[in-house]
Amino acid sequence: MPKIVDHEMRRQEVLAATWRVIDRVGLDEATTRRIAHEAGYSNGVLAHYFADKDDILVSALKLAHEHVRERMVQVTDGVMGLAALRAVIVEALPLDTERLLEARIEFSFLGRALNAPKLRKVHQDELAHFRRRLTSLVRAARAAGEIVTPRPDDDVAAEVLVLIDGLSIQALLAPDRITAAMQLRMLDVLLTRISAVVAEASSALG
Amino acid sequence: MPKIVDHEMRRQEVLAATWRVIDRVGLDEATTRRIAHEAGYSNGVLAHYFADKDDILVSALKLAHEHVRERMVQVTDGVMGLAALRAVIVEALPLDTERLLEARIEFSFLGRALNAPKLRKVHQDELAHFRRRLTSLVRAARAAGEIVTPRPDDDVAAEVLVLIDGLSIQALLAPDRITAAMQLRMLDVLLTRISAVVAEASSALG
Amino acid sequence: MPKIVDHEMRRQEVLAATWRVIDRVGLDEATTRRIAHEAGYSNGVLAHYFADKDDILVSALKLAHEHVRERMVQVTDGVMGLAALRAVIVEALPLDTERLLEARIEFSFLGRALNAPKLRKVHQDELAHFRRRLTSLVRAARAAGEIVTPRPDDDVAAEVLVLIDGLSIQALLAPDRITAAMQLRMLDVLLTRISAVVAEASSALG
Amino acid sequence: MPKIVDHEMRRQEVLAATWRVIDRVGLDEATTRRIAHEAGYSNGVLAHYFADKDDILVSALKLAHEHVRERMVQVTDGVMGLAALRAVIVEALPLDTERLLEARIEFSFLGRALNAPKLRKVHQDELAHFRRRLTSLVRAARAAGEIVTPRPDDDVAAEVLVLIDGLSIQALLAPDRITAAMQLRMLDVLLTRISAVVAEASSALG
DNA sequence: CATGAATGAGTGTTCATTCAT
DNA sequence: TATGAATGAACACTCATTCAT
Repeated sequence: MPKIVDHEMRRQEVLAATWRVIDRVGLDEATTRRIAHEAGYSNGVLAHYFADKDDILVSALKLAHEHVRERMVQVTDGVMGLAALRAVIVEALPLDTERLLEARIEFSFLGRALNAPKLRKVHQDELAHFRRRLTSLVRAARAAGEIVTPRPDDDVAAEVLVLIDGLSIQALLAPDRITAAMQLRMLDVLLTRISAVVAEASSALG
Repeated sequence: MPKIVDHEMRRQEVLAATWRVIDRVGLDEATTRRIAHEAGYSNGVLAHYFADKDDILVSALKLAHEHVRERMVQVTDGVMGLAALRAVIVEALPLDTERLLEARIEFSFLGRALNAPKLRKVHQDELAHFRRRLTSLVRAARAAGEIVTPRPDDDVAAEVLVLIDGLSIQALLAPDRITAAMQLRMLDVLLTRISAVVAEASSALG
Repeated sequence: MPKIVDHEMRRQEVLAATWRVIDRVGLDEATTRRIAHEAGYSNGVLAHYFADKDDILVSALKLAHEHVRERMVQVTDGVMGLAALRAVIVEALPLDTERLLEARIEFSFLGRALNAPKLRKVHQDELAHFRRRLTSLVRAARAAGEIVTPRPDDDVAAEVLVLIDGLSIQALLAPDRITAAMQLRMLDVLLTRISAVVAEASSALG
Repeated sequence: MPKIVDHEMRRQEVLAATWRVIDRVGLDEATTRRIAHEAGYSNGVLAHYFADKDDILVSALKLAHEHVRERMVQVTDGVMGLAALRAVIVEALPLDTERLLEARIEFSFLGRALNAPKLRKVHQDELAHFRRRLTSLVRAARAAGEIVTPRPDDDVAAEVLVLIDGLSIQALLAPDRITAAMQLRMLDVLLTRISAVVAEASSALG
């Protein structure tokens, strides 16, 4: 009997190596050779587990998304309403080194995705999924009476997305200024605003 | 010194071509040959005006920044206080196709900048400069009594930066959702909040 | 020695698979992996039965030759003289799909054989063997009074070889024009010429 | 002013190098690197003159065909009838080292062409062109009363093609046996047969 | 100054081969 | 014996860069 390897496990190994390489040298220098060696294999091994480099990169990006999704599912277990919404957002913010790495990966891919249909679709699909999740959480919180803003749930979700992406970029470029504390402060400004009757009343726009 | 003028003009031509190429095919496919031909020259001409490809890219990015800066100077001519702050922010938002192009360029570079010291420095320098400008505008508006939030001017500037970057990314990925109108709405939510006593009072955080 | 039988049988299986692969995708795309999978085995199995890829190819070519030889032995059983000569030639002509396949295999190898000593030797050995067989058949037909041409038996054999190869190539490139009927017609032109006194007399050359 | 090279000339240089490489090591070992170095250039130079390797190979094959065509035009200048037909055929036979090289090239490509549509088309187009030329020459010779065979001009052309290909292959595999003299002898057997009334009469088939 | 020919390192990918299981 | 994982050299091709003209 030959040595049987768990294909999925090997893929994960390679994708983890891909992350490390992108983190260390950037997406443009992430050659298949480097990825293979980072994973501890020769360059030829990649062909067993991935169709081509594109497959590796797309898979690596999707894996990042899956990690975030899983964490979001975990942190909302048993939590409801505004607290669940907040917990989900917190998981998407670059509050610690692990999540900062995810943000690095994400934004390394973003520039390339702007002109690469496949990658772009991955980004957009994830964005759509995340927006639906947020909208659903907003709706639930509103049903529980914790959100009172007159603005549509959709718009609130959009505001959240803008906050997350904005904070991620700023944290990547100016980590000293955009601390975890400041990120949470801005998040809570947003949450307070949509949940407070008085605040909303005064910020209503024509 | 007519030679110098020509020289600088030629650089501008090449950089404009660089923009068009990046917009059309993306930063990864922006080869020196393509840039040269897009500019209407042979590939060899680049060596006369730029040290190397990196020089071209860095210069192109800086040029984008200069364009934005110039527009900001223009729109604040004769305008003061909160109106000046708003005018500057508006120039940084991807409200029309021209500014969306700038955002495309900017974020095409961002991913690469994460692991390219030179580009990273350009981004950070521009960010620092923009933050100073914003902080200064906030301070002026506060002096004029138009901003009353107790939060530090710095933090307000940070919030603005987060809004701009967040909106830019969302507009690039979901242009149908993040319309110009919605961007302005979110901007005004922010401005109203920092300028309204009542709103601030209720959104104050521990 | 049942093991030996199995061993030989397995080789035959692989070689048959090799034929099918060459027929389907050509010699250049005939990878060891494809051959192994076509044979229903994993790629590693080949090492048990063949020294290397070259061994597989050489063996496949030899097998093709053996097939033809066997058919020639069969069709000449109980046949003599000119009829035997004709029967042998007929077996070498691409008159039906099976023999066309053999011609495909043969000429797929030929181009490579021109610069591959091992393959070249296989081709030349087979050619020499076939020429001896033809010469022998010509001699026998002459002894039986069925061949009267004054030209040496060797030359007649050479003419036959030229006809067979020429027809094979033309049939491969222009199957619509070089039908089985036309091949037989050309064959019989040749046979009539070498067997007819009058024809020879008039075609004698200075 | 830059160094201006004659593109067509450079292409010819590279194609000549391609021939030499194929002649020396065979089509399978004819790598782009080897071809470039044989031509006296670095590997990268090929990109200036050829789209890809396929372009090089197809061009090399076509060049071989052009050479033969040109020679055929030259040798038929001022020659008519059967003599013109014979002269054209002579140019297609591997009578000397130069023409043997052409035959090597031709048959190196043939095996690959069997499963490579592009190359196959080149072969077939050339074959069709050559057949038309031969048919036309046969018709002219017949009009001049030099060909009297009752067989259609088409069939005669086909016979010629079979002879040429058959002789080429045999000359490549057994150069010692298929001498130039023997080739010419076989050619003249064919020509005598189609031009001689008596011979035809006796070789007529049911 | 401008050209474009030429370079050669580097890329993703393929594949015959080896070998532990 | 049979597997298929792993190797690493080789491939065609790309591209920033150099440089003679």
